Amino acid sequence: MEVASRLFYKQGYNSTGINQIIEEAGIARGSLYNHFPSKRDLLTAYIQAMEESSVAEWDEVIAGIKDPRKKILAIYDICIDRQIRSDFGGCPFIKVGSEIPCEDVGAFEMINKQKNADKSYFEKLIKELYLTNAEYADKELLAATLFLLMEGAMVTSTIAKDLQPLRNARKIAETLL
Amino acid sequence: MEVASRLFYKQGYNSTGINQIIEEAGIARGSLYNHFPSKRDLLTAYIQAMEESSVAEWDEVIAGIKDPRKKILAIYDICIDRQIRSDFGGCPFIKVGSEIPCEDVGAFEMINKQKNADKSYFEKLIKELYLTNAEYADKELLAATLFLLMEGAMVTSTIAKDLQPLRNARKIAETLL
DNA sequence: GTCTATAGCTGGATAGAC
DNA sequence: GTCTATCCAGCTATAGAC
Repeated sequence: MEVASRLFYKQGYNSTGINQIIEEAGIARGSLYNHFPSKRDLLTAYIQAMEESSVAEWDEVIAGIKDPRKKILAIYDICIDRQIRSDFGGCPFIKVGSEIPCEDVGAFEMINKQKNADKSYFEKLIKELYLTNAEYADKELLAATLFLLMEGAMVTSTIAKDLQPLRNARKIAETLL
Repeated sequence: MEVASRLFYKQGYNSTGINQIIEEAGIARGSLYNHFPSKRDLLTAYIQAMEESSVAEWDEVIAGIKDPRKKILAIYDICIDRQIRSDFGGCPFIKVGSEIPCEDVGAFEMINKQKNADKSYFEKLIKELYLTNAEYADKELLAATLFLLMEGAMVTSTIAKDLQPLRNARKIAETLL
């Protein structure tokens, strides 16, 4: 049941109880524990589902754009749109990473994997952009910049409940590209 | 008692119980509730204490440096040092912001105030740097860039348990200045 | 496989002795 | 003001009927 996802994202993992999940999902306690042996397994499923839907959304939007430069800026637009849709809920992975105990190595690895994938996504688009322009040496640093700006803008936007940080990041990206 | 601060930072606010706090602090339940009527009040005190110690550390380090450019880079060095000291604990304000319910407007305002102060700190240093150079128009956007890079690098470093994102951010800042 | 009932514990908070 | 004892609600998880 992925009503859990909604609650984990909105309220946080620790603040969401099994009771609430089964109640809102309209199922029984035992049924849930049959599919997910523990709450922790629900978290794993949640993170994986978010990973897949996130990259799927990026791919989908990118597919309709030809100019690599516009592709990169479209990523920023997606994030702006997500913040609006989620009422400034922020990045689900950063949220989870902030509340799980650091002993939970497995969860951190999943999150880290996802963030590395995002960064690689930027690298891929940067390479596409500078395919013909070999003189631009430090493509990786540029991708890292775009990624860090994005992450910083997301957390800042979430705390301030304001889109301006993301718009700023987009503007900066525009001048960098 | 600010043994609570240590636990809030290390384990998270939600994951830290009153029981553990009084136990590790070696005091009784009632004593704590005399000074702090609720756990929430402990959180307020925690955030304020972190705010003060953070800005104090910045001021202290900055005071020993003359070149404005080096001052800004020193801020990045402080953050690198903090990540080492805290074993990649990350920014306490972002952590708290990720786990408290969004209804807690008071907490969000405190955190937001602190983040705005950080951003203003960058703006102040930028103005100092470009005092004689009036032609550099968009000082605020540059400060915003430095701030967003810092925030992004902090969260990324925390998730990856790696200093490289912060070192990258510092390198980027060097080229921007 | 899905249900109810309940175990076993820990959370935050209060009452009242001293 | 500091202590101990205790309340009650909530948590995760299990047992066992159907």
